[in-house]
Amino acid sequence: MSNRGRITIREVAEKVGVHPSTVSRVLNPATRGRITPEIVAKVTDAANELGYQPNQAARGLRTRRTNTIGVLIPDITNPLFPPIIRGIEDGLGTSGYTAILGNSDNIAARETDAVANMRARQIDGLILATARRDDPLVAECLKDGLPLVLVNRTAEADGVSSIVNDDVLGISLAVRHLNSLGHTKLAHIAGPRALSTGEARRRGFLSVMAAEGLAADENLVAETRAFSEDEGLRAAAKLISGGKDFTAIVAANDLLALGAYEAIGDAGLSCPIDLSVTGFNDMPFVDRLTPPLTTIRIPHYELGREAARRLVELIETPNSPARATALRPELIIRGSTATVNP
Amino acid sequence: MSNRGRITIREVAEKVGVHPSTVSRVLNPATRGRITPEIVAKVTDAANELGYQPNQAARGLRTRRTNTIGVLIPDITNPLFPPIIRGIEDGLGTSGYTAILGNSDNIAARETDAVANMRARQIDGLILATARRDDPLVAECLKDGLPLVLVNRTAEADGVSSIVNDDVLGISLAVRHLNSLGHTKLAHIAGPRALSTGEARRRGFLSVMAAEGLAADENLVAETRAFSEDEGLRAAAKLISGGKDFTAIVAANDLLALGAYEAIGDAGLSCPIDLSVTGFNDMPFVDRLTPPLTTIRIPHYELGREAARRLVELIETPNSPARATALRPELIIRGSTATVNP
DNA sequence: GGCAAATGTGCAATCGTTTGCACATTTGTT
DNA sequence: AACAAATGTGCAAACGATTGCACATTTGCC
Repeated sequence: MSNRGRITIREVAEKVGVHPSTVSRVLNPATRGRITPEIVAKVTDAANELGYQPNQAARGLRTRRTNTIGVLIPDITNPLFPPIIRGIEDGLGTSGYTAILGNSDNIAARETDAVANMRARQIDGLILATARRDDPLVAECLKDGLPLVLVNRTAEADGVSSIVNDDVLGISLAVRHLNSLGHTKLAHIAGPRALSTGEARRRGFLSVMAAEGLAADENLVAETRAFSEDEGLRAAAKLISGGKDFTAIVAANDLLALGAYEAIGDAGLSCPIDLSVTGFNDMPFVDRLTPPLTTIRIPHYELGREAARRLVELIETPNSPARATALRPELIIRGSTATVNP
Repeated sequence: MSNRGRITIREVAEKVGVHPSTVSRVLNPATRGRITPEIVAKVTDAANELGYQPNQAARGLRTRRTNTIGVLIPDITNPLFPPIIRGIEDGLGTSGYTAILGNSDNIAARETDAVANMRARQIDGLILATARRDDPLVAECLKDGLPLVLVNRTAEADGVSSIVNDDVLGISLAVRHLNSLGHTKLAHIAGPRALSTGEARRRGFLSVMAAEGLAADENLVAETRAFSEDEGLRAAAKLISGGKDFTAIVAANDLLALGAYEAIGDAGLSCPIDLSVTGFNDMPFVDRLTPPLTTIRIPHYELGREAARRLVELIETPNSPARATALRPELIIRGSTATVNP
């Protein structure tokens, strides 16, 4: 009658006429084999009939496991993250784990708070999508032995597991695509260097240019402080007014590319006639823009799914080694890139 | 040493030289007043020093409260939902509650499963964004006295709290806007009637047309089975080939409007020259379409925030009455509507 | 100064499960 | 047939916090 009418293991035991511990063993697949099949049948029947649901709080108290994991992201309204979240949920699948979600808005103090709160809830593991390259929070979790997987962004810490996109490959797809269209003078709108994505794409750009035998002019790399449309506009405007010659822009992110669109229009130019542009992410609806954006599709859903699987592995097999995984992105050719205008 | 090195109330008590129950009372704001200020100070100091964090599982077991709520939505990758989720999180704010999230993909069996799972985790309340007008799950939660708030969609059940958009007002904004542009013959692409949003917008369309003195032709209401682009395309194509005369389409949702865009193009017509179109939702990026979509902006974030506040109220003041709240949407005029073409 | 009331703290039971241990009972071995 | 091993189930003690009750001690009052 207590517990909002919920059935306890004791009531199931009474109904069958066995001891509560027997019911517990029947309901736990690992110990079920130790009980007589006949009793197993009676207990499972009774449990179903009464609608028994184990109380996770009690179980968690006893086992020190809550079957709950924490997921911390910058902001769910950024279209990058919903597919990751969804992938995490699906990757958790039937493992019995449930996720609690937190948004940090990229504010360090909110990250710390959110993780403290999650840890007070005894989460069994944590997925962080907020990592900076040098992140004290990552170091702390690692030190405390909390199973941890970084997703989307990674950090420069020893022994951390991560699932990220292969940014160098992505940039190389963009550069080689533009090169195949005759572009040889490329500019790059780089993301924040404190984030692994910004840094990796920036370095990838320079190294791939060199590998392709193209002149990689550091003056044609424009820095930004955030992956935002405003910053993209600012950076692209600076490139255009800089006087340096280039025929295409490789943006480190779709939003930066959108800003570039605007700067191109502001300068009285046209994409792709005067300047080709590539993005990075393949956000929803960028296929609907004018022109539709050529971009690098990151497998966000798969990133999330793999992160969840990896975390479950980390939780359930204590000494599994940390691994850094990079998933392969894909070039999506649309209307924002065209053969170079002679 | 146990509990992954986490400090228990007992250790704090020992350090100060008081009984664990005293520590508990100090740490609970409601009972703190019963303890001598001097001891309060010593205990709080010791707790901070040791980095004490209460074990939520133990607390939840004893108090039957987990400070956790469930949130069930159809699909996080639908851009409608992230702002709602974010609003819920922010609405929970400092109340101490945390949300666990589930996706149902609009599949009834997955809804049932997810809610069962959440209830096994002893959630204190539930926010449902998945409600159908006649929803057994809603009835069940109500019957069991589980604090429940419906958001976005509502259900036809007595005594259920809900926070939804004022759909009739939204439709009326669209219809009156079109009418002011000279349109008198309007078609409606309606959403699924099993959903409160589909039904309310459909009914709103018919009643507002009548109220404006316009002929509301039932043949100019096209039904759909889902709020999807495909269904919008199908419905709009049918309207266009139906031979009935109309100059504007009021779509029950932005995705349906996108489908209409496609059907209009397929028919060799142009929006807004030949046909004006209005959407509903103001999804991200519909301002970037060609033409930019005139639509009704739903305050999704506020919907979520109010739902969370309402739920906390329901949980914490047991006999608070159920209320159905409708928030006011806003007309966003863009390029998909123009004066009627004579 | 003596008694009643108020105040502050400790005691111990409790929440619902899990699990090491003990004890019957059955099975196998010689 | 006697004893050892294997098997299946019950017992009871945890897990860590909360809270009704009881008991000291202090305070207030006449």
